[in-house]
Amino acid sequence: MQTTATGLTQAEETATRTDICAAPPPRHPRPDGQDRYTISEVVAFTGLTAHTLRWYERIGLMDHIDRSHTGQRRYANRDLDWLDLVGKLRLTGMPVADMVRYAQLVREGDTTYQERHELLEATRRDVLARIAELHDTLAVLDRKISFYADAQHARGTERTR
Amino acid sequence: MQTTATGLTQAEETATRTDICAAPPPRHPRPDGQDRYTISEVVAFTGLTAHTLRWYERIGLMDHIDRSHTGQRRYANRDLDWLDLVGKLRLTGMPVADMVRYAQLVREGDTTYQERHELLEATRRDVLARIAELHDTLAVLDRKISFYADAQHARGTERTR
DNA sequence: CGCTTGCTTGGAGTGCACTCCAAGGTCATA
DNA sequence: TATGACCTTGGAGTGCACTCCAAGCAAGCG
Repeated sequence: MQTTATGLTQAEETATRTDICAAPPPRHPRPDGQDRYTISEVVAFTGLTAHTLRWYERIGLMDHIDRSHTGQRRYANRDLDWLDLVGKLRLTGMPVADMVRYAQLVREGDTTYQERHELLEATRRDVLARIAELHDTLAVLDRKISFYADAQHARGTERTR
Repeated sequence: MQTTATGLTQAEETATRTDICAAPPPRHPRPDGQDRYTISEVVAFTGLTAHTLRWYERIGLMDHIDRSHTGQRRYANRDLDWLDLVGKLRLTGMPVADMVRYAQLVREGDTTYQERHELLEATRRDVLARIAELHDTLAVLDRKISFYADAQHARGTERTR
């Protein structure tokens, strides 16, 4: 129980790939109490608002969260792992509805491995495409930036944007 | 007149930096008629809707576009260049309001070079950060994908997301 | 001339992803 | 035990970036 899809903790997952800047320490040090966090602890941990956390639950983007005897939410480490994944997927621009779809597949159990696999592959392709677009954009920015840097004291007469 | 900030055409700009995949041909071959395109030509060229093009003009994201003697819009090549830049900035997640700000700076003339330079530098930093985030996300995706690939026929018992 | 297609406008509507509210119950500390 | 910070709910509201609408003008063609 309580493993991620890869059986690694989030900290381990983060530390593994080190493309471009030497791996930063996991920037979400866990509250690490007794695996039953209040909503405000999760707010501090994730940077999401309490509103958003409740909303995620309502729309089925999260399982129903454990409750204390009086009905208050108590989040577990695996909920934090899930929120971490959701945060990453959000960065890719994936619509919330698609993430809900993925969450449903997870709830449906082992029979949906194939479909989950395909969904992740498609997302991966999207991410690669978006990275390529951003590199393209970066090239344009660099070009304009160097123009403005050059022009700082030698102002040309050309029409410039 | 009619040069971009760098004095290069869009095609030249696109072809210069070749990071990751060998430079594709400029994917927006210009209508290349007489530098006076109708709105529907620009729609075909940019992929934006006519609604959006008019809206961009209304909010000040574009200069007032030239009109025919009957009042219809006639876009020039430099408008297409501008739309190309806007499209790139949009990909970075820059809010429309910020792009409007940049457009205003351009209209205000040479005295705003410094500010434009800073705005572009800040955008550049954002893009780099976003690329780094996406690499991070890619690592997570690859990890999960390989899990699902492995598990395809040998289903483990662990709780999996 | 009539028809179709395309363009014009201001203003209203849409979809997404939150974001907040009111009214009330709970928890920790003095 | 009292006080104040925290948590609960359904439903309504917000901000962004479009997106569409109705009513009407204009151009090209048989």
